[in-house]
Amino acid sequence: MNDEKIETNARPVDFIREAVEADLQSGRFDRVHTRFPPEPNGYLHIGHVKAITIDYGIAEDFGGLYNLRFDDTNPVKEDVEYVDSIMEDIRWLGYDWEDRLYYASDYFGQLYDWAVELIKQGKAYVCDLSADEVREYRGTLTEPGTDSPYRNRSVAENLDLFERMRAGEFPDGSRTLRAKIDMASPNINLRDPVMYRIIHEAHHRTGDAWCIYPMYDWAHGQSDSIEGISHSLCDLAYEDHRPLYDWYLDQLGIHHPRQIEFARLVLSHTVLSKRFLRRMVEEGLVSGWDDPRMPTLSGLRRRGYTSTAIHAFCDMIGVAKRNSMVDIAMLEYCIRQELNETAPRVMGVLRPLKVVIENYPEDRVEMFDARNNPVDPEAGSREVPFSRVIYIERDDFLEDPPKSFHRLAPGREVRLRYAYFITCTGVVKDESGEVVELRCTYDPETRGGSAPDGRKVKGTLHWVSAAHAVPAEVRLYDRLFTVEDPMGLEEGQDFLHYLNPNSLEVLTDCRVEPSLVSATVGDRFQFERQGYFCVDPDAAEGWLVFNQTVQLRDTWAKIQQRDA
RNA sequence: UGGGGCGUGGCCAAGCGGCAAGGCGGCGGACUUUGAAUCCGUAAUUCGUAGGUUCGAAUCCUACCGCCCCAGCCA
Repeated sequence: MNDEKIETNARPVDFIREAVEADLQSGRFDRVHTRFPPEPNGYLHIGHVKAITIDYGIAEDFGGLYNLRFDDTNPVKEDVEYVDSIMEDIRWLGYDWEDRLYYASDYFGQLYDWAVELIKQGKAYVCDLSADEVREYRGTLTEPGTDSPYRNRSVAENLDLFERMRAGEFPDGSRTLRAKIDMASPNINLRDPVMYRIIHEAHHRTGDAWCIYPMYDWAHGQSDSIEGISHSLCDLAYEDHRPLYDWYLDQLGIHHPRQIEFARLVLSHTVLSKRFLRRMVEEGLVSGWDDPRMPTLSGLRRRGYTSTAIHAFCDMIGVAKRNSMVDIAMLEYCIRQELNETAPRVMGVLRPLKVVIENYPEDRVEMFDARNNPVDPEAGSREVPFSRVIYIERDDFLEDPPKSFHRLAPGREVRLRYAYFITCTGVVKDESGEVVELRCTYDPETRGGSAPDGRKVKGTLHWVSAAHAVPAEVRLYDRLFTVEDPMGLEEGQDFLHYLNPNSLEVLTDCRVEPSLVSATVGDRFQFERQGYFCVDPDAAEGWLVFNQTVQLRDTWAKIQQRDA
């Protein structure tokens, strides 16, 4: 009687995949072909990754193809620097567009011919209105627009004028080519939208072959059509543009892809807008597009994020039409989860506090076997040197601790990971009263970290042998903004108002275990009890520089906060 | 007051008329030589609100409320 349904648990389902499936079923399309159409005017950020994984992921799921197409229709904003970085980022994500790399600018000739065709059909005209006048004639959200006085020029005149626009006879802004649709449409996009504007500016690919450039709406659908795209997936912002997308394709009678819109990613505590990210770069608020605090792919990569973690994140957030804000904690969870499995463990002291173990022989050095990764037996182990003088983390000692503090304090005993139990017997302070050194004793019976008499200690500390440790620089990062939604601005406020002044902390007096001398740029580690770190490109021969990718979850910090 | 969308626990998100998945976060506990990881347990008598249809609704209908987007010769 209890015939439970069998979970097929196949690919993730969402409304777009359902629609695509239905289109295949109904025969509207017999294959799936998508595209990712970035404008080369900035670096890709995590929000773009969501779009890419939808575009490309769906093509893969349905055994289809996907293209990379640069939407380079505005020479004043675009640059090759960006096309290079975009390709690098997409490849890093693991996608291969093979030979299907295109540029909207490849289609300028075809687009021009189609525009001529629309003019001949009486569906497009050259308009002499200035930008301001166009705006006035457009009407408002509640009032219809009024026809341009140039709306009814003859086909011959339009053809002549358009030809001369192209030939460069007119200055920027003096004329446009407009589609003749409906100035009274409740959808403002249909009130005779501009198809071409005059821009006397060299284009990064076509040079000065053109001085008229197509608008997004005129270029996009036709480009999709030329490439045989089946499903043109985009941001909710383009929902209002779909009628126009459809209109152009219908007038031309060419292959007609289906546009489907989804909600773009909004991530808490950061900003995902090329415009604002560029501003932070230009104003020097961050070190560049690849600053590890940036939500750009190059920033995340430098920070130590892996592409698999980013993919896991995209799977986790889903695809829907609801405007939502994803908690950045989800992203952090994804990278922790992966690094927990893969990152070798290592000991590194960020803020060193000297500890002298008084009953440990002056010249003795022992090697302790340390597991490289407790969750991965295959990872093996390494040796870590121990001696009389060591460094521990300043935060691991409190002179007058609360009972909930499981670490070192006068008279308390803790375990040094993989080494011995030590007990704090004395505190050395400087003139200002600051603790500069601890005196301790160790119990030789606890070698390896456990006591033969079975006594327990609550705390286990990481440490490093003073004589053997290697100095390093560590860069700690925090959220770029102090509030969840930096864009949720108060009246007259700038989003930079919410910039977190403490998003970067550079520690130059760190000490890490000697096994790290051979670490190279990009290597990732877990500094036990602290977090995940990777070697930054700034590292040089003899000087290690680590970026904190993400902290370990910190229950103690939570307890402190709660009790504070 | 035009048009287009969207409203399910703190945050994402399934659900497609038959009796509210899952994940993140939180909380409680177990375990622990990382206060990590792991492991259990835990929260919507309720799906924006109000009506209606139905034996039965988050799912259908109506009205209302709220939020987002659109008046670039940006994309």
